[in-house]
Amino acid sequence: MPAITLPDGSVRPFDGPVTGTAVAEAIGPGLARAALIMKLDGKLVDMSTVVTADANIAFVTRRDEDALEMIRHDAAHVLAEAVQELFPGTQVTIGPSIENGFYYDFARNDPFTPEDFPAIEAKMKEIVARGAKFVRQEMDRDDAIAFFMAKGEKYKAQLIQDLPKDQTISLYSQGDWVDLCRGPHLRSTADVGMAFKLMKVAGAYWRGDHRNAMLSRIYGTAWRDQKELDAYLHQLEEAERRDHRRIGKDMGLFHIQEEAVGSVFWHPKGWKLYRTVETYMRRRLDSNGYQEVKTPQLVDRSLWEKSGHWENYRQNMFVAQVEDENKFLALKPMNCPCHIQIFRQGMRSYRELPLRMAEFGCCHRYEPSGALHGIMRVRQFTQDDAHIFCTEDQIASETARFIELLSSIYRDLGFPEFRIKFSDRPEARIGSDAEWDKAEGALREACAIAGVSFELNPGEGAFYGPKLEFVLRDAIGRDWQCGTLQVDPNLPERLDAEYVGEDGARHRPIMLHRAILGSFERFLGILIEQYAGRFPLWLAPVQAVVATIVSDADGYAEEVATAFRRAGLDVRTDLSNQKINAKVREHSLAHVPVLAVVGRNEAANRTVALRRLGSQAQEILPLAEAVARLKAEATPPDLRDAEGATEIA
RNA sequence: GCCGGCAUAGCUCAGCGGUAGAGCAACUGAUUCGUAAUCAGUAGGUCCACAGUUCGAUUCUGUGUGCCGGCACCA
Repeated sequence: MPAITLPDGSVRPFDGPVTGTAVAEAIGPGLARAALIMKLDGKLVDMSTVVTADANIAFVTRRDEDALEMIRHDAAHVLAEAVQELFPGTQVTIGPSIENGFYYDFARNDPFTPEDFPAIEAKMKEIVARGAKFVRQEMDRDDAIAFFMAKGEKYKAQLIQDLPKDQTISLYSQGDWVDLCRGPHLRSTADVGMAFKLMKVAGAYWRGDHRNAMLSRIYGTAWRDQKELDAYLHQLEEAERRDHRRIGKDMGLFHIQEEAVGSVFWHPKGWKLYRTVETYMRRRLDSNGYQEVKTPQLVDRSLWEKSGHWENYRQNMFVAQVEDENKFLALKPMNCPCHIQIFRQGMRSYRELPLRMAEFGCCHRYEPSGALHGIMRVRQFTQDDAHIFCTEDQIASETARFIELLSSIYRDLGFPEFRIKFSDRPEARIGSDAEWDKAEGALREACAIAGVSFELNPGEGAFYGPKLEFVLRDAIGRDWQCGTLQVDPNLPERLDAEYVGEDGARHRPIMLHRAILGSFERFLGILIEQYAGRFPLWLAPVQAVVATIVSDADGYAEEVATAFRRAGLDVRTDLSNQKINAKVREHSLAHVPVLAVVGRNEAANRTVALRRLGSQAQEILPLAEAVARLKAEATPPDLRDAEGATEIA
């Protein structure tokens, strides 16, 4: 006698076991038509699921967010059926829903190409139009394996083989086509709708392991209706316009060329941006108790042998050989061993701890060719690196302090939101469980003190200690690790760093590796995308252009530019023989934040007409006032008389 | 590194088995104009590199390099 409680609190009794479909029908024909799937005591299940006991049920319709994921999951099934109909002999593997869409991995000798899409999409639409019901069937494990083996689906058989012994094996069929699937599903393929599109093909390793076979993956996007799909496609186009590689070229910020793959040629404007951020960072570090150092680029192999890098990281290192001497030097892939060399000079006391040693350290890493991406992933990059030498007891407070500094800097640079991932102990690790407990506990405590939450990234810590990763998102939704903090008791041990404690004995310090931007290259790439090249005045490489309307104003324009320049602004003049319309357009496209227009009127009255990027309004101000205003606005956030400038004591 | 795609003027791109074209930018001249394109003219290319097929290759084939999208990697 199940009594069904609905979201509005009302209760409906039923005489006996009842399917979700029947419950929906009992409530009303409209709901019965709209209900795609139901939430049974909070868990999504098929509409055909039989309810035998008292339960809470909520029906999910196309309007609900939950419907999206189901539509995408089912679209993956429809894709798989379409592919197998069109390309017999193709084996299916897995096909989940993902952010914005779905994918399906197929095993096939000839990988798919985008040219196959029109046919596959047409077939998918045909399958959706057929509207075959999704039917769930449970099968005995061995039967299921035999079933898929008989169909030549070795990957599916393998999947079942590896499922836990006690797990129910369920299959879903849509017409004649059957797939191994945990479910749940919508009612029929018709519920997928037509608002989907195949996006790209890609190779992907079976089970994400590069030792396995390469499968052919097809990515698609799917939405609740055409309007949503169109909006998404439009958003993608917009995102492409923000691409830092596009903007870097258009604004003349940097370039990369074949002779120096993975290394950036910074042009004057790009370097100006770089220097503005670097100068800002240096001020923040200086006022936060860091000591800046500079260490060598080329370091003898012997140090890398001691640090362990020669053994474990060599395939990523650029090695230089000196002709006259039988020596190998390596370009440093990281700064830590060098910083320990400075720490080791002389005798250190516990009174010096925590000792915060910072370097804008240029590192080289031979990254895999396929990993390179614009200036976001390069082979030569400069980290805003620092190492905090401290005691075990200082880890939590130093980490909390670091998170606060990082948050303040991200906020200043236009990233009020960011994600934190907490990577804890991996399988392969050194150190005792007690030591790991302590280090992980300290990072947790630090997050609590700083008032930030994190997502757990289980087992992803370094072999020597746990870490926090601070993640920012680029224009098209890819996540990039920027900031990081890692607890490391290992390297001080290997490179013999020590200090004299309060007790007069020698102790090993803990080393906290930390970076806020991560690397200038990556961070600037994200910064460019964040602002789409329309930087706030203090960051903009060219801050203002003084443009004339008539050549009679040339002299005054120079005067205005000089006044701006004296106020510390990077200003250009545009005295060219063009209409003001053309000048406005040109400098707007170049993302210059302030356009100061001067014509006969301004010259006569000693005023300027200011026009802001993105606005059509103009403001006529006396020259002195314009200078004062822009100067104030161009002041970096940490130097303004606001609360944001307060430093941690 | 692996799978797929791409490589033509500074940029965005078209094109073809008979050694190349547009728009924008650049340059020259005219125009002095009030807030997102003034007009006219000129110049600009080893069609990524190497090898092969061919009477002839920028075009077809192969190899390499680089880039793009994923995957793997990311101390």
